[in-house]
Amino acid sequence: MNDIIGRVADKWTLLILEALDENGVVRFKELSRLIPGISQKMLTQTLRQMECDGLVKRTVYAEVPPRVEYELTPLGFSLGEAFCGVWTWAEKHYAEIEAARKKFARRQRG
Amino acid sequence: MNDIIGRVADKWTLLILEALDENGVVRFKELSRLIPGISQKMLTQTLRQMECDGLVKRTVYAEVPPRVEYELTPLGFSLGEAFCGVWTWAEKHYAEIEAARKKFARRQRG
DNA sequence: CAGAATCCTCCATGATACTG
DNA sequence: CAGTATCATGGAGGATTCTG
Repeated sequence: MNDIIGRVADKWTLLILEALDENGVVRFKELSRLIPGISQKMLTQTLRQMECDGLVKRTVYAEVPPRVEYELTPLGFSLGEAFCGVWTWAEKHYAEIEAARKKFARRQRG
Repeated sequence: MNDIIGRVADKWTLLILEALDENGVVRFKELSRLIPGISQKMLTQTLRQMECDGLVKRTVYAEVPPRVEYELTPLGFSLGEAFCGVWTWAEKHYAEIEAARKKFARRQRG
């Protein structure tokens, strides 16, 4: 159980989840463009993990040049909805956290 | 925004959040007992971060031996509620993920 | 008891090169 | 294009020691 949370609450996993949730069916290279800062290695690795966990469906087309498409499974979409609460929490309380940090910094110096 | 998620979706942060949410006001040493596997360093470090972000309130008593108590702020509790969806998701779909993993492993071998 | 400070290790990740 | 393979490294985190 704890390991499920650990895998699912991963930075890259969340970003991929978001990208697929918003864009539907996406090719590998397009994904890397949609997620600034991700390396090719982490994209591959995280996608494999998500596919393994049943969050992502991977479709390979026998073409030249190769084409591989990724999309969320129903399980993947349900995870997206579950995380929705956390996203909206972050947006809603962003300013509050900023303020807390500044207050904390002042307290450290004072 | 992205950094908020990154900090909040941290393994130790989540475990501390859960421990405080369930147990209310807790001393440092009791926390380390409530969270098996956490080192003294990570407990201190994560608590400081959470305090800095306004998720946790820290109270020091001028006693000998020292006593320090931790508890969630309203902001901390609200984060706990936001993550509730993810927890219940994990519980609800645990078996489904397990099955997907086994299926994936078979496919790899086959 | 509740930490701060130090050292050290290992692993996740990035960078690079290669391939079908 | 969509990867795999290999090497290098920075930093997260553990173990230990010390202190008010």
